[in-house]
This record gives sequence, C-alpha cells and structure tokens, in this order.
Amino acid sequence: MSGLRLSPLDCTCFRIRGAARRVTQIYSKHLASTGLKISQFSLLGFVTAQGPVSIGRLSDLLATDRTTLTRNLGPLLKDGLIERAQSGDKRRHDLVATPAGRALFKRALPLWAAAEQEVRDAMGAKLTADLHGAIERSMEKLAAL
Amino acid sequence: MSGLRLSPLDCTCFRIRGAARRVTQIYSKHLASTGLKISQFSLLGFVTAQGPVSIGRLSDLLATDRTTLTRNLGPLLKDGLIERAQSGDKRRHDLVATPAGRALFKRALPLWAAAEQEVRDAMGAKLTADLHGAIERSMEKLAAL
DNA sequence: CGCGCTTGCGTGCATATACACATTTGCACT
DNA sequence: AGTGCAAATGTGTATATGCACGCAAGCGCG
Repeated sequence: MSGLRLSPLDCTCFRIRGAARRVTQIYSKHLASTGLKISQFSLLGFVTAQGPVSIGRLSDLLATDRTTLTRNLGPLLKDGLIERAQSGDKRRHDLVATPAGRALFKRALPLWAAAEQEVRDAMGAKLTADLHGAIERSMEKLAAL
Repeated sequence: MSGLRLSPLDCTCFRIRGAARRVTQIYSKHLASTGLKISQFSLLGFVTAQGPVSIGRLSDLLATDRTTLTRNLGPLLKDGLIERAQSGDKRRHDLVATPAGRALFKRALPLWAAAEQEVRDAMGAKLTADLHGAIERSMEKLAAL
C-alpha cells in the first residue's frame, strides 16, 4: 500500500464532508415546512420507534457523540416533541416522544420520503446502491480505528 | 423508479452525515497537535495554494456556504495564519496566507497525509476508489438539484 | 455502613454550518 | 452627477458537533 503521492485535494474527509453538506441541504429544503432539521427528524424518529430510550443508548444508535445529542435534544424538548421520563435508575433519563412529537414525525415522514426519493432518482438505482454500499463498508472498516 | 418502501433507517442523509462525523474524528486526531481542525486545514491549504483569493471564490472552490466561510476564517485570521489584503475592488477582500500560515500548513501536511493514509489503508485500495468514485458521481448528479 | 470505582449525564468552550437580512461598493444608463 | 440594480461581504440567529471537565447516582467490597 501507500507510495502514491496524495494531494489535499484528494482528502477523503474533505470530500465526504462536502457531500454531507450538499445532501443535508436537499433534505432541509423538503423538511423546512415541518420546522424539523434532518438531524431532528432522525432523532425524533428513533425516539418514536425505540420507545423509552436513554441518551447513551441513543448515542450508540445514531453514532453521535452523547453530548451532541444532549444539545440536539434541546429544541425538541423545548417544543414538547420529546419528554424526559424518570426511570428506576435516577441517573438515566428515559426519552419518549409526546403525542405532538409522534404526530409531527408522522407528518414529516412523507416529506422525508420525497427528499430521499429525489436524491435516489437523481443518482439512479445503481449509484445509490454503490454509494450506500461504499459508505457502509467504509464504516465497518473504520470502526476499528 | 420508486415503489420500494423506504425506512428512515435507509436515509442517505443520515448515513453520509454519520460517515462524515466518523472520518472527521480520525483526521482530527492526527491534526490535533497543530491546533488546526480539518476544515481549517483545507481552508488554509486552498488559500496557500490559490494565492490571493476572495471569499466568494473560496466558497465555490470549497463548496461551502459563503457565510460559513466568513466564520471559519475567523480563527485563522485571529491566529495570524491568513490575512486580508485590500484589492482594487473595495468590496472584495483578497485572502492570503501569512508566512506563519504557510509554515503551519507545511508542518500539518505530513500529519494530514498520515491520516489520509490510515483511512485508505483501513479501507483498502478498492473500497477507497469505490467510495471516492461514488461520492464524486453523486455530487455531479446532485449538483443539478 | 462507608470507601472507591464505574456509569450516565450535563456544561463550558470552541468550531462548523447556513438562512435571512443589512451594508457597502461598483457599474450601467440616463 | 444621479439613480438604480448587481455584486461581495458581514451579522443575527439557530442548530450541529465534540472534547475536557464536573456531578450525582449506582455498585462492589471490607
């Protein structure tokens, strides 16, 4: 391996971050009318689906830093979309979606689907599969580091 | 196209953002001793390479929102790594790397290369090519939207 | 019981990201 | 010169991200 001269223009990090920005922009456009950002949509979706769940577990599911999740939860708590319930272990905060939260997620779902479809239609089935496959395999390989 | 039922778990945006977070983490580790974040490394590199360049042009090159760039420039200006020079057009601010900025970039370059190499070694040549190819083609397709 | 280690979380700080809006300058046309 | 539009940039506000640090609650053991 190695040997090839690498230019910062070939930076994998730079490229993937750029792609993330671009894709985020597209989803944001579709979700704008719900007031939800794409991260909030994912977060709300996981809480809705996973039932009572702790922050720590959520950070595993979402592959997001725990403290980042704490902040991201803020707006959703403030808007009454998610609530903190007391669990047996007083350290833990069981998160549950409120009726309003579930309703909003349900309303946002087709908008997300439209965004996802727009992206997939633009890329085509093969490229979509290639991209998803490459990302998934990369994450597996990079998990060890 | 379309027809397949999509679950939020298959969200392209969610996946690519997660990948970006993970990859960012790896590069950050390598660049930590320089005090540069990966975005700052890219930014400083572009300014160093492109000579005097305006914010607007940089935002095109980096595919980053112009106003984001304005903020990201802040720390680099504060640390004297990049300077604003007056150009003929007083609206524009020509950005140039200072000697300190160029020196730091030169010092950071091998550390970035080590990060890039670590990622590529972990993924292997084929997956690296697949990932880069998929991202590049995706960006082309999504540019139109 | 009480000591110490572990676990689960929040906070302070700094950066990254981008939309809407305001400001300044340049330029063309009258 | 004057007016009006376009171009280049900064700011207000809000979210996203994560490291270092601190705190409180559980847990094991003498």
